[in-house]
Amino acid sequence: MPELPEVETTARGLRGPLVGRTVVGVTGVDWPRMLPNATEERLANLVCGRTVVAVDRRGKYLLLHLDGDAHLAIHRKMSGNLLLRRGDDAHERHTHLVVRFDDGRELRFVDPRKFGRVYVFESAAEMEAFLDERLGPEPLSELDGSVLRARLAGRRGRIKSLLLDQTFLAGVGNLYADEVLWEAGIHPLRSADSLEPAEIDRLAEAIKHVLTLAIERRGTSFSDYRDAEGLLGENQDYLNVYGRAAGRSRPAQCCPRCGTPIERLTLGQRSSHFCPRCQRRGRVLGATTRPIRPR
DNA sequence: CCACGATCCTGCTAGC
DNA sequence: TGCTAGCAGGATCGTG
Repeated sequence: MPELPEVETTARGLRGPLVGRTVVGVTGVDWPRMLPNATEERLANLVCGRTVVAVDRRGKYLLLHLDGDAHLAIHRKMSGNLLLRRGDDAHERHTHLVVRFDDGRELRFVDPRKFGRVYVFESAAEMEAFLDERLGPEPLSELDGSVLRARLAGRRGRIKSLLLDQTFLAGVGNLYADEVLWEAGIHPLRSADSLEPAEIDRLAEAIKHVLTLAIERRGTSFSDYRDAEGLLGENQDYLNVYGRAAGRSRPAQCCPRCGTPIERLTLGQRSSHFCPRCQRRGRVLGATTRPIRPR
């Protein structure tokens, strides 16, 4: 569920409260698979007594850096939420990890579908190697038109599949890929080698623009996503294509730019939403990137 | 390199 | 009301 804007929002929400706090306990691990490279005991031994020195994000991973070169990388996958609560607050269902801090607060990993994972590292270098193996460049700090053109050179796959490939570009998932392609006027099935340089430039700008706006709106709460305080984001009120195709008992909503009904297709077992007029296959759209407007 | 399917899980909803 | 099929924002692995 959470993509780059949601993880970034969570990181910002946790940074102030957690930096400088010391871990006093780790409990509640009821699902061993969520710790692929550790046990609750090893995790507790590594982090108890250590102080949080930074909260960061890389791709869709939330990073907790502790003193003594201990590090956690948390991936929420589809349904995970990281909630900061007081120790005496009511316990959420589907909580699979609780990290207690010296001010009485707790970081709770709540994840109904149990896809989420917490990775434990005993050095920054070890964590960097793990992340570098899995993640391409950061869209907001390492991407522009020329970087994207270079990365697309020689690639023949569908552009949306590439946007979803975390080793190609970090942080973009199904929802934002659809929104980005709509913004840039590019059909999700277009092959990478069919894109004109001007289209790639527009795509790079759309990626940064869509993600930046979504962060300002504190993420998209399409269904499960909550921030560190358990609050909803606002970006779901500004989606242009995602979730707007005809449903089983709902008519399609219209493209905010041209009024054409939004359509849906299946690509790699994921649904893709697009405007058949603004995002034509095999045709170059005139460059008119307009600001996203609320519905 | 690329496409596709299966897999890991639970909750929700549409439709019968 | 109850049941069931299908679907969900992710990532990995195996096959062709």
